[in-house]
Amino acid sequence: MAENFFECVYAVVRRIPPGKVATYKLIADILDTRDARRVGHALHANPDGSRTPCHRVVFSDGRLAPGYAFGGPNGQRRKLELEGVTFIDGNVDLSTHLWQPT
DNA sequence: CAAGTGACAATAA
DNA sequence: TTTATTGCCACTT
Repeated sequence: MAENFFECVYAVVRRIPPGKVATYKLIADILDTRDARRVGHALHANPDGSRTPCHRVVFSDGRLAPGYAFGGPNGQRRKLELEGVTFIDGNVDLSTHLWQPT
């Protein structure tokens, strides 16, 4: 385990393959915690997206972050679509693209 | 040190 | 089904 919780979050997020998405709750569960908020804070504290694809992390409902994330509410959706993720009514199709820890 | 805030989630109304 | 409230835990002021 990483010394910092944030590092651990980044590591998990980087583990998500293209075309897949993870939820804050899922990552929290992997890190043996129940606080999804911590995960969210970690991604927000993330230095830059080049290192950690935060755009692959969504709400448990398949909803994206409040909007001001990633330089545009549409930005994330476009990125995910480019990776092969499908959207339903503006939400990520978790039933199809939810990443499962191996 | 205490209170407030927040890229969340679950439950109640 | 949507909206409101509560809980969890860390970070900031």
